[in-house]
Order: sequence, then structure tokens, then C-alpha cells
Amino acid sequence: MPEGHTVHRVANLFTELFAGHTLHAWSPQGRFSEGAKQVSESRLVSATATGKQLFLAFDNDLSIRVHLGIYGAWDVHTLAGVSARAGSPRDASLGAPRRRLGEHESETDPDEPFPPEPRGQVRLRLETPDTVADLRGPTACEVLTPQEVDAVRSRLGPDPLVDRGRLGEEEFIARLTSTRRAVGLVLMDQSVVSGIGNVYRAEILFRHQLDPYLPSSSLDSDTARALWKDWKKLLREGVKTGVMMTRTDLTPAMKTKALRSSAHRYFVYGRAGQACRVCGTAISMDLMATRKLYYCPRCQLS
DNA sequence: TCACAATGAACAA
DNA sequence: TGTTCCTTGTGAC
Repeated sequence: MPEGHTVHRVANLFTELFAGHTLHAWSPQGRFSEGAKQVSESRLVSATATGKQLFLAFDNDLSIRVHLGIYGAWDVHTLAGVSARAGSPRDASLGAPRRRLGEHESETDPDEPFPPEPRGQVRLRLETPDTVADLRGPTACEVLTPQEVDAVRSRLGPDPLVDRGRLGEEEFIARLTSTRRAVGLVLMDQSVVSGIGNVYRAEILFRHQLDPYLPSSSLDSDTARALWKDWKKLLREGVKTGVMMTRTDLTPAMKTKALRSSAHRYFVYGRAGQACRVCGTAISMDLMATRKLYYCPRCQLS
């Protein structure tokens, strides 16, 4: 499931698998039949991500915007023998005919006929003769004109992998520190910075020993700059490995091991009541704007 | 079989 | 602040 790293991975994989190809698009579930028809049999020009938004641009000038929301997912199946890679060692070693993008990438029955029957509620299927991508459970899946794509993009805060230079960094600092809302809320605000979700929010705050309830405007620019750089680093790593790994207290060997199980990847996320990995205090969990906020009351509260 | 949670966000009031 | 939408997997009965 998706925070910004997952969507960049999807964009990278689709660029590799689909860019330059004519796609057959349809909606097995039926809820996106009209939209799919508008791009079907067109050539995919590009697949790009900004934060949690995926844009698939076609040569008829239309784009599909996909937002996975809280439980959306892509499943990619490739005919054995022509499977492309998402670029990570894990993908390469899998070499599987089927891959689920996100944390769990698993193999399936190699005897399955190709293309496989859509399973469950598939909103959109994209097909070439040797590759199939199934989209299920998105919060958004719509066809946009170039102007509409620009409008969506303009509402988004900087993404470290899109706005790589100084401008992105300065924009982030300006937006972050210009509101008195709690920093725990502001880091999740996609108009301030793109791609951070509930896991990265909690982990980044912990990594900087920050009280989630501090007014965002109280952060000095050095702290803000450090947050941006850290997010950039975590995002890069997440895109590379496909996994959100945020711990800094592990040797490389332990880290590799911890990648495999979500129980060991995080400092605080999902660990309410368990001992802080740094000070041993029980991790707290509060509801912040309907989302679960995890933090260490000793390391982070001032 | 059912309830519930999950890495999200739009919308109403 | 509360409600709604999207789908699947898990665990309790």
C-alpha cells in the first residue's frame, strides 16, 4: 500500500513496460468503462508520479490520473520470459510472472494461462500482448486533459524526486513554516509536501525528535531543511527497495533482515505500547485528524 | 458470516 | 469535526 515511494515505483515500472506501446485499456469491473475507452488503443507517452498521484499520458493528449488512496493497488503480470524489472534487487531476483507493487511482491502459479482472468474488483486493466496491469480500489481514476493535469499538479506541494533542486527545498520550507497547525498535520498535507503518508509522517518526526503537536511555524529553517533532506533520502531509498525502512539504529546486515518484516522496520509506527527502540518508554498512539499518530512521549515531547 | 482495519482525501456543515 | 467512498485480508464467532 502506498505512500509516495510506491507511486514512483509504479511510474518507473510502467515507463519500462508500457512507454511507447499501444495499450488496450478496459474496465473488467465496469466502473471505468467510459474512461478506459477514451485512451484505449492509444500509445502511452509517459508515466510519471508526483507524490501519491500517478499520471499516464497518452498520445491522444489525454491522461489518466490515478490515486491509490488508502488501499488501492496495482497488480502486474508479465508473460514469463519477457518480464521487465522495476530496478530493485528484489524484483530482479524474483523474475516472477506476476508482481504486486508495494510491500508484498509474490510469485504465482507459472502454469496460469496468460493473460490471467481479472480477479476481484478490477477498475482498470492495461494490456499489451505480454503485459497486464490491474488496478483495484483506487480513490481516484479519471481521464484528464493537459490543462486539468496542470491544475492538479499546481495544487501539490513539492516532491523531492520531481522538484529536486533548490526550488523544491525552499518551497517546502516556506510552506511548512507558514502555518501554525501542528507539524504532525502539516507533514501529511499534500499541498505542503507531496508523498508523505501516515507511516513516513510518524517516522520522520521521530527521526528528528520532534513533538508532533508543535506549531509548524515554530520550526527554524535548519530543522525544516533537515526534514526535507531526510524525506528525500527516505523516498529515494523507498523507491529503490520498495519498502519503507526508517531505522537508523541497525547495522547494514540487521537492516537487510529487518526489511523482510514490517515488525522491525519502524521506530514508532504501529508500535503503540511497545518499548521505544531508543529509550525504552512505551510508544504512544493518539488520533490526530482521524489518523493514528505514533510517537515516543519521552524522545519527542518537549 | 461478520466486523473491522488499512500506508487517503474530498466534502458537508 | 464528522461522514463518505474505494477493496481486501484477517480474525473473531
